Amino acid sequence: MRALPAPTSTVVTELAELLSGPPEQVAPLLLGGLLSHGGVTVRLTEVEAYAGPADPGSHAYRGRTDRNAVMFGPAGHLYVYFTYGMHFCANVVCGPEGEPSGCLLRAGEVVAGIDLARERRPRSGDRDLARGPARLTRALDLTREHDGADLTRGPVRLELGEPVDRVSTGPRVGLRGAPERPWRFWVTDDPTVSVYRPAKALPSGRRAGP
DNA sequence: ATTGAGATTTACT
DNA sequence: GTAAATCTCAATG
Repeated sequence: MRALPAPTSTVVTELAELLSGPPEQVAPLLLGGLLSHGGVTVRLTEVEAYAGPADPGSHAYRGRTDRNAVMFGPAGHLYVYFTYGMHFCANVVCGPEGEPSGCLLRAGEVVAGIDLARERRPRSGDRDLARGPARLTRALDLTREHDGADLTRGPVRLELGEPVDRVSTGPRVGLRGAPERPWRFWVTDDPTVSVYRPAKALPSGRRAGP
């Protein structure tokens, strides 16, 4: 890959400024945005906000660790973590520096490099190539190597797009302990939005409640 | 369409 | 040890 020309300062300033707001305000701005890496570009269709040290659903809730250190840094960088023993998930760090917030990138539509994305995910139909947080990182070839990447300088690039027409919100996916906040945001009626089941009930014998 | 098991790191009780 | 910001495969309605 060739070196890209330095981004113009207006673009960089604008992006950093937009991302330094609270994550639940940044999240809808990310919808329709373009994320590029490894020859593939994805148009973001679904994100989730995780807010600062006060959010029990956030990886930053219990303080800084080796894994989540990037969330404590400046906005506009990528936080990539490894989970369930096999998957990577990516967040855009947002909020003011020192306040660990981020937006989990849950799904997108591949708009460039679709052949590469198909090679990385041979069993997926095109709609499913980046439909889900771990699928999205696989399609874009993002790993812990890219943890901390500056989104204004590549190799991982983010460009905000036109605001999308309709945005829907709902509870976040996969959390069990956290109070529900309607901090999942997606492009209304977009077919590439993930449709994952909610978090499983407790282990056999017990039930989560009525 | 929906269900359940399995894969196996990181962080915490 | 257990649960987690998950996904794939196989079996089933």
